[in-house]
Amino acid sequence: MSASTEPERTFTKNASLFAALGDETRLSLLVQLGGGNLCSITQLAEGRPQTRQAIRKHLHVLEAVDLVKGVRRGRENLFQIEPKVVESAAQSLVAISQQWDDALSRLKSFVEE
Amino acid sequence: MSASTEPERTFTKNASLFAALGDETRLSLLVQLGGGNLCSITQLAEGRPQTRQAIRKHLHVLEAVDLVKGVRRGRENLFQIEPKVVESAAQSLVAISQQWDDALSRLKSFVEE
DNA sequence: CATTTCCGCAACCACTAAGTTGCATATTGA
DNA sequence: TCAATATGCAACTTAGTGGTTGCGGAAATG
Repeated sequence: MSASTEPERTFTKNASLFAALGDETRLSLLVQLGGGNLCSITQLAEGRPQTRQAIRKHLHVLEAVDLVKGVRRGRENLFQIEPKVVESAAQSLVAISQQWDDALSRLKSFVEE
Repeated sequence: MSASTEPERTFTKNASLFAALGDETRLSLLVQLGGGNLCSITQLAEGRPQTRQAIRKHLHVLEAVDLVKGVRRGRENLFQIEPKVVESAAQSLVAISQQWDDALSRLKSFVEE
């Protein structure tokens, strides 16, 4: 019944999503996957300073919030991006910033610096 | 000279920003401040299960990425929102999702499931 | 001036997260 | 079948984070 009237629900629901985005390695992995190729774990770990297992853990985090999806093909696990979730996160942030635009307008009405 | 041609720089630069957003308490604080009022630390901690000092730590995190700003007035420290940073974060995410839209199109051209 | 209120700093604790090493398992290919 | 490749799982170390308590200082209030 109340869809867009309860922003708090949405925000706290997105906390784990933002947390997943809040790591340089994971962001970099997403950028690499954003190139448009299916990448195996070994491929994704190739140029990086971390171990394959470390990269796999990061992929687990990204999988948990549905930012990426791994598909088993033969002996390798190919990862790809799940763009819908990112879009929803972006829209959440846009909603937040718009709400704060309103807040700022209200603030300026009071303060008028 | 290269503004939008290096998305990686922007993404990794925003990692700490996303990390700051990746906590329910901090998101909730931002929502509360989004209401449009200047709030003291004690006020912000009032209805919450955590201590004032815990809330203050969260405010430190939000301050470090310029999501909020604290202004000392008398004996109290009044916090307000800094909406520009949130907008830039939102735009980063929008850029990411658009890049991944392209990536998905390219993927579908190959796979055609 | 004494009291209350609001805050800041520091020490400390528990839990999580990032990263590692080691080993076992499954698939590919000669 | 045997070797190489790609992965998965588990234990462990280390560092960071969220949270607490305790105390001291500065400002408002009587």
